[in-house]
Amino acid sequence: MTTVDEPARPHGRIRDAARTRSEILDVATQEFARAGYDGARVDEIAARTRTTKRMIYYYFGGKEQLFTAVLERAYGVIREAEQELDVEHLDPVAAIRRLAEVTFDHHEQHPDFIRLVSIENIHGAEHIAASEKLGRIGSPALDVIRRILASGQESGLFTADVDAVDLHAMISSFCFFRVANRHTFGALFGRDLVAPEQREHYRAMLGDMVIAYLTADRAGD
Amino acid sequence: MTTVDEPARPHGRIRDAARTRSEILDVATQEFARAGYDGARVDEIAARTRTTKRMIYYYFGGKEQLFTAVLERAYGVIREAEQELDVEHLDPVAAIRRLAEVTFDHHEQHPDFIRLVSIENIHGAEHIAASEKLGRIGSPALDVIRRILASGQESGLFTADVDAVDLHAMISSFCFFRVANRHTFGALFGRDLVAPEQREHYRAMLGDMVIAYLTADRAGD
DNA sequence: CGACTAATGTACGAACCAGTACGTTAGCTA
DNA sequence: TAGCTAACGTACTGGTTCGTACATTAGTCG
Repeated sequence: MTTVDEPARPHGRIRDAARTRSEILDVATQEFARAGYDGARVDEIAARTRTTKRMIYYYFGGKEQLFTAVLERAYGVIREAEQELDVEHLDPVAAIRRLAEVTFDHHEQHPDFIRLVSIENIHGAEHIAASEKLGRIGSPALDVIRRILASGQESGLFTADVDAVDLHAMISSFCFFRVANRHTFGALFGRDLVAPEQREHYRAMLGDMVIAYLTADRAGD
Repeated sequence: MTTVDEPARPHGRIRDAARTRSEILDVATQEFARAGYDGARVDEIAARTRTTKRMIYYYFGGKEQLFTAVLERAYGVIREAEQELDVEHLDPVAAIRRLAEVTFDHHEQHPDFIRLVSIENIHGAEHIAASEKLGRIGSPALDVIRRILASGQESGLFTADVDAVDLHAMISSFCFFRVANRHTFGALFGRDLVAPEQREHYRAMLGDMVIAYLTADRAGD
């Protein structure tokens, strides 16, 4: 049930602040992602850890701060993934396509993160705003995009004059929508955007779209 | 405060089932969009109508059914707007661009609807699934896309072999993301995707993207 | 090894909130 | 105009849920 299994001691508790804290965060991430901020139950989170509700308040102070901590860790994970991006040895077209694919994969593999972001937007990003760790944090991917874009535009390969933030938004929007709106889209149109057999199709579609946009013939402009 | 102002009668209530029902729906839409399903308060909805909580249960049965009714009406509005689409006299490229722009405008003008969709996705689209009015409802826009696409592909103008549902997803994803993730995106990257002065920029970007994708030179394939 | 503190558990309270029992009245209809 | 019913209001309840007061123990350091 819980995240880690350990040879349960018959009596006497084990003290490990770091692990307790991290276990609370694991379960809280699931619970908030499952039910939204207001739908999430502090008692439920406590029940699914091997500690008690008291510890949530001891370590985090309250539900609100717990949610903020969950967000901070979730954004940390994606930052780490982005820091491992290694695409700048590729030509600009291949590099952008690869970047889009990595973004695509990351969204697919972290639906809980997508849900947390949706939830945080419902609440006007107030937790991000209140967090010292998260304000204007940017993203390592942005720097990568900036450099690829510059190189592609310089060489004349990329005709679109788009900046890195907007291109990031374009790529993210497709990846995000596919995961976040999976349920309503499926219910209304009868198509599961996250069906495994459609995965390659949508992955290629995203790459095609971004490359087509960047390299389009703009004779008319 | 309430949606409609009327010369308040000093004593004695006015009876108008249709208006009471519709007023509840108006306020409920705002409240659910504001705070999410679990964050929304039935008492708060009641307080902001000129009727009482009793009436919400009288007309809708409960919070869950009220939310479903809110969704049904919201989807009805977008369907009506889509039915007024009149783009098939244009050439395929212009028609698709126009369709994208109309979609773009509709998303921008109905942020509450976007929020409701986000919320419904957090809850796995269970209300849509439970609704008789909303299951597999499709969308009038889809038929329009289907026809434009067929015409564009037949004439050889459109090189992408994409179907209407996927193209609809592509267009929607950009429009949706811009509105739905406005807050987190702004907080993290310092750019307001819905700033009025950026509106034309993003509207053009969407059109360029879709047209580039549809008409891309696919020599390599 | 004794004492101190960080870490943990238990039990409870107070507020909140969805839903309802019961009573009332407007307005139509015969 | 009597009476009937759809529409409405008031007041309450039972359960839930965040948060905390208080008690306890593990591990560490002098």
